[in-house]
Amino acid sequence: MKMSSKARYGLYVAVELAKRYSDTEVVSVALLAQCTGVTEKYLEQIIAIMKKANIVHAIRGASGGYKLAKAPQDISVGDILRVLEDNLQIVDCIHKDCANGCNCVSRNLWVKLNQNINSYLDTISLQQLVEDKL
Amino acid sequence: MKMSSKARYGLYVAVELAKRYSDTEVVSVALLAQCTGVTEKYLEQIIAIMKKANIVHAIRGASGGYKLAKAPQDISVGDILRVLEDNLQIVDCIHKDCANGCNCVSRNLWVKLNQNINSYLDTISLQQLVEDKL
DNA sequence: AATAAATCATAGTAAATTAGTAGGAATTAA
DNA sequence: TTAATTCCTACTAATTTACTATGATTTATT
Repeated sequence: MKMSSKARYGLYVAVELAKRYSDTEVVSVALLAQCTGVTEKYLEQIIAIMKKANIVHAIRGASGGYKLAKAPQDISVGDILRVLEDNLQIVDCIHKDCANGCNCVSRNLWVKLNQNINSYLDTISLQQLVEDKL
Repeated sequence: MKMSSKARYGLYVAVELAKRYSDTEVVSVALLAQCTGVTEKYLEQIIAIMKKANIVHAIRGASGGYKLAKAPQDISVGDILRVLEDNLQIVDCIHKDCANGCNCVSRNLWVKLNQNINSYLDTISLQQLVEDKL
């Protein structure tokens, strides 16, 4: 039940982009790598997922880079972690039917726990996180 | 961010023991394996952890077996999952200090999320789970 | 037009973790 | 004495995670 480093790093990136949020400026992977201590190549892969999910926008070419697709107050931590962490599903059977001997009182527990986690993470915006107002 | 099968199976075992809770009777691994669909040998290892954590008691020898150490209403799901799932810590830095470039606004998030998960799971007793009253 | 700075795409690999399997010793009721 | 059971621990196979590596594509700048 560990958060993957992929999801952690993705959140770090989002935090750095939130700190530098502006309509005009973008931030390069090189800088993000420096801030987060993660290699550029690995961050590229992680950011690609976030881009596909429309959390960040990219500008290609020289002096290109990334920026948040929306304002930090309009992106929740849940939005970010869900795309990087298999929809935050703590067990696979949550969205499958598990006829194969699945203990269904337990399944109900997983469903509720997942709702709990998601709704908590959805209450926290990137803005809040950056301002450390949890 | 998946719950391990170790923790899931352990909870299944606890549920089965709760269903059969009695002062006198014990349940063998053979039966638990049958109910849960997990091999006896693997369950033995999982139950050993639960025994060490004083969640179950064992009676050795012929006609021996396992029973819950306390009544189902006095054991929370959190009690069980914490011993099987590395204290339910979703990131390692929660109880370490992370001088090494750790982004601390994120760390605060993990701490809060962990509290959230733990306090939810602590509100649910095995009894409630068995009665499907979540 | 050339160059350099950047993103984009994808294949491969090493490390770590998880999920078991296996064999047999110790204990105890019948 | 036997059979049923828990206990102990070493090993292994499978999966997942966490990267590394290579190079193509795009675009601002000179």
